[in-house]
Amino acid sequence: MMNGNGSGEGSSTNAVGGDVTGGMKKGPWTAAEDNMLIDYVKMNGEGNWNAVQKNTDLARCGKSCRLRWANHLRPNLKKGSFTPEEERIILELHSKIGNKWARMATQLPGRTDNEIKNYWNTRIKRRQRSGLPIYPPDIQHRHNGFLYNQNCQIPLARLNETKSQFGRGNPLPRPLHSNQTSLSLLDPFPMGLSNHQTMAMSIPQPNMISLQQQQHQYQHHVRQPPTVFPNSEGQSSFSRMQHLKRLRNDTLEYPGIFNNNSVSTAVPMGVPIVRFKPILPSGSLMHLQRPPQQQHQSSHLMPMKMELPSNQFLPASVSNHNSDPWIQQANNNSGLLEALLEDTQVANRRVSPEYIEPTDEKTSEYKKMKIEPLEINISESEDLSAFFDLINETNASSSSPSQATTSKWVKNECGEASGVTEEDLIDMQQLSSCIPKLSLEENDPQNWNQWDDTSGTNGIS
DNA sequence: AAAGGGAGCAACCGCACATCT
DNA sequence: AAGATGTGCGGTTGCTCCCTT
Repeated sequence: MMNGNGSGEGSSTNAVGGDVTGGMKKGPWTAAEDNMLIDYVKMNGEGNWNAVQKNTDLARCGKSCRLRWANHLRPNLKKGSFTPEEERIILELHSKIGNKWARMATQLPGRTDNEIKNYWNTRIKRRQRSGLPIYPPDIQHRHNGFLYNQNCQIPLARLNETKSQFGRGNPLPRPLHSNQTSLSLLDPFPMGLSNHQTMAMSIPQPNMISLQQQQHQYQHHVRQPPTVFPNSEGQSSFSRMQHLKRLRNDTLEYPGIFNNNSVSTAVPMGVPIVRFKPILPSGSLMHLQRPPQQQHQSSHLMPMKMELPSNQFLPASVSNHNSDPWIQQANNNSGLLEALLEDTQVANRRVSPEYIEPTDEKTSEYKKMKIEPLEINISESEDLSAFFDLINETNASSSSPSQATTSKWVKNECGEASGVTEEDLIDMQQLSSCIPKLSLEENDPQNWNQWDDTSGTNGIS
């Protein structure tokens, strides 16, 4: 594939040697080609890569030139294997932002997205083959419930596609089944959900976390923290606080959302309706709702496909034997729907309680709902650790974290204040009070070293 | 020494987005 | 507004090297 080998019609030899197909050479770059490209960039600067082929004898397409320059010829490129510190950064970043190689590369001077991607892919293969978790325990536990999984990624393009389809108040494909029973996503085994389903909602895939770790989580009833997804747009702390403010203030109406006969104007399947309480009681941040008429139709509250899409699976009892057409539909859904679920998990939705109080058996009372994405956006340059420090302090003291800790989190990377008000801080404190304390042992770098000590191989070869 | 297989790496491909015309 | 062009990104492929048998 890559080399072309001149097997295509019209192969010939170009000015610098090598095989040419369709007028463009493919395959490995020669030193002569590199020199030509370097000279061109020196003269004309980066960019306008398609002009390279026009203005030089280089028979390479613009994309190829850009890639060669960016990955190999550009100055200040760091070659050689990744240092332990770089590896650590990659792990942290991947746990936060997933397969965003280019964004990771911006945090690793001298490293290219391609390098990071190759590193990650080989690492993933190695660890999965060994049956080892991808992330070290401290990262694993810190981000429990919303770690990115190599096999659970959806392309950003699909996310965007989903957003463009459903993100502007367009009619959504199917109604949310709700229930008067409130389910806390923070409860390890919410009422009405099997343990398996619960775990599927909140923890990564088995190929990502070792079975032992999952068992550990089962046995110790680890509570999952509220979803705190990083934002792909890298919003500032100020933006985060704007989101927090909107938890209180905003209204976004979804008319006809629980209309009995309508499947055209509703929240997509699987989207949890979140009842946000101004004063957050510990451990009950989110509540799933299902209309009363659904309660008797299925032993399952709703088609729970809350985990990240792709490679996802439902328990056999759900996926194979459930007669609920919604669930069957869910099992046969397209990748787009899975992407939608991912999207909606990233952007947790809330419903103002005053709009979802079911007053009778009919669903017309749901006709007016307020739904607002509950997003806490953390850019890759803003370390989540500060936020988790805040959580720890809150839990440790059983009271509000200090203003210093809080301010640490809301400051931007330049250390400047982000226009955060006292009101914002209160919001943060309320949020942090809902998140369980992190084990210091799990954050011990020594544990990390131990974790990464793969038997037979020392992590990176 | 030769063959087989895995790891690492470089490069291509397809898609999406932004900008230009 | 629509098409063309340029650029960036993530996924994938296939070659080369090296180790093991």
